[in-house]
Amino acid sequence: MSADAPSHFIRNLVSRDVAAGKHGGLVVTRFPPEPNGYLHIGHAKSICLNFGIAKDFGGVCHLRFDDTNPAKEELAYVRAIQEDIHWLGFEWDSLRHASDYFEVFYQCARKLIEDGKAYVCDLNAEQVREYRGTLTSPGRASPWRERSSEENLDLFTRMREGEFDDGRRTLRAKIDMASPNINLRDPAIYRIRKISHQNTGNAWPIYPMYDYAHCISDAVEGITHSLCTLEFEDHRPLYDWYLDQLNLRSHPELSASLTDPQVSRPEQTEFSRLNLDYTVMSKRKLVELVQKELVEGWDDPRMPTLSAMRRRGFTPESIRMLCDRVGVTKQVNVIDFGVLEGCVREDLDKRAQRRMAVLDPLPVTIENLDEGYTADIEVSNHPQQPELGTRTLRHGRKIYIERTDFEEVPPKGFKRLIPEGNVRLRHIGIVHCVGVDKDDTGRVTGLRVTLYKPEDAPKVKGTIHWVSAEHGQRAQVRLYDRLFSVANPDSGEGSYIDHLNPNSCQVIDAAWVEPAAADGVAETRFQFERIGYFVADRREHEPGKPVFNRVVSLRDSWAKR
RNA sequence: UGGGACGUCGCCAAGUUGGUAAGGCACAGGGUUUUGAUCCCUGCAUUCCCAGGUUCGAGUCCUGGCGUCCCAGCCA
Repeated sequence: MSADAPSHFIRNLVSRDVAAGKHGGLVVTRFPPEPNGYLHIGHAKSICLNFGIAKDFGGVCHLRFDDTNPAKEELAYVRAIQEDIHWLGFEWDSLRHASDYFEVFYQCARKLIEDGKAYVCDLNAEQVREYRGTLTSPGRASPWRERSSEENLDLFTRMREGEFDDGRRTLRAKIDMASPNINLRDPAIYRIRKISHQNTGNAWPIYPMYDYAHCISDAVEGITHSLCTLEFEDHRPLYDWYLDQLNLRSHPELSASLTDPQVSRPEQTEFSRLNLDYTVMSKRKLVELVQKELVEGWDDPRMPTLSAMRRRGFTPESIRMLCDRVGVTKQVNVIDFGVLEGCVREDLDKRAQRRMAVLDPLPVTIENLDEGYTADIEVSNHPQQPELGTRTLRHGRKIYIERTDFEEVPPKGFKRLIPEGNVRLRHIGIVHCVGVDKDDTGRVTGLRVTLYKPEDAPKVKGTIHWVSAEHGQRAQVRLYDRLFSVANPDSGEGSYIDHLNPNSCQVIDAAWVEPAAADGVAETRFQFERIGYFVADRREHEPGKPVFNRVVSLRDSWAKR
């Protein structure tokens, strides 16, 4: 186990199992996404947990697509999911699909029927609902519950042959219609769906249900620790019931269709999912945001999906740091958005090279420099990390500074430029403001300053950034903010959509950046000094047409006042 | 008394067989600083959902309450 791996109840449990020689001392986990949407930050927690546990105990972790419902699943999603996992920094030991085991599921179902543990039910969906009872009252037995094994086998075979229409019949487990756990009231095992499957085409007119397929998939892959989220706690008795009835290890014929099954008796353990405030995490809602075009797609930088966070400029390290930081427990939790922001700031502060950019340019003329004057300044790319090298900063008589760095009537404590005041221009030196130019409306249109000789320069409190008017490049900069304007968009009255933050994306078309920023390749991250961390947009940034996304602002104890 | 789970600082979260409340984030002060950034110090739960009980001693054990979340798809 790696030394810095945070300890938590699942790690402790696995550790005890290994020490006790359970599962032959093996650790095999899996990350089992359904390919019906993009992965989000919540999945990252599960990915870090499953791959992390395997790695730390010398085990393996599979990526398994839980593709048992072709009505909702698409190949495009399976590709995106693989890309996101790789980007996050993980590699699966083998790639699986639940659909690889369709024949095993089928053989297992026949055994259940032969053993009198499953039956074909002719009730329709609505009738099943009526027979199921309620949370506080028991259900009633289906009229088809006592069919003979022979009849069930015949009917199930014909279901598999495609003889019946969609929804006409189901195969159900025969457990207990009076169970206080609704999952045990004769749950469906197979339903009829004549839909083409992205992996198996039209080979199957029937598809297995999650509870049934998942535990068998785990067992047949040799999974030792099946980790999932809290909402499956109630399903664990069913998970165990199927595996106990089937006893796959004593019945190798059931998995004979597989070349090298490593049959285990897995155990499910549940943990709480990751929730972040100011966003939504349910796949249904994320799909809705995309389909209703409330965002610009799955990778819109405001989305909590991994591909969006990548585009926004988050690093894989920062996301893994968040997962470490929030821990693994069974407590329902909502993490402050600020924790995520803190993680990227910490990571990017360490590694992002510094550049200068001006978002709202105010022209400044340095009057005691000649027309055509040019200076080259060699500056460090990172104040604390000289190994990140240097670059040359060029400027002449005219530069741009940030409009907010000048105030005619400064508030108390203002450390930047004021009329007749002094300020340091980062890397250039100290200047004195000698003139303020305005238009008819009184708006400041430019400043005139003079540069002190280093030996004559007075002490100043403030340093401001700038970009050379002659050498800088125009850039588009997008300032992103949280997608929703309330901490919990799901609570309270109305739809979560009513709480979308109208100011979640501000596009600045006429920002200025120094050449050494504009020239970076897409996905290069910089700190624009005194502003924040930015990334060259993965899709739209190109040399000569720079486009930057703000990952996160710098902490600003001045703005906070 | 439908079933399942969870309740330790504003948000997370450690708390081994009962021995006298880790840490992170946030926040508040102070220092360094050619980024009002970073970094560095300091402070931040006499108290563990509540009430009883056992004990020399309880967040940890017992009893009884209270609160929150999940479950009635032929979704996962």
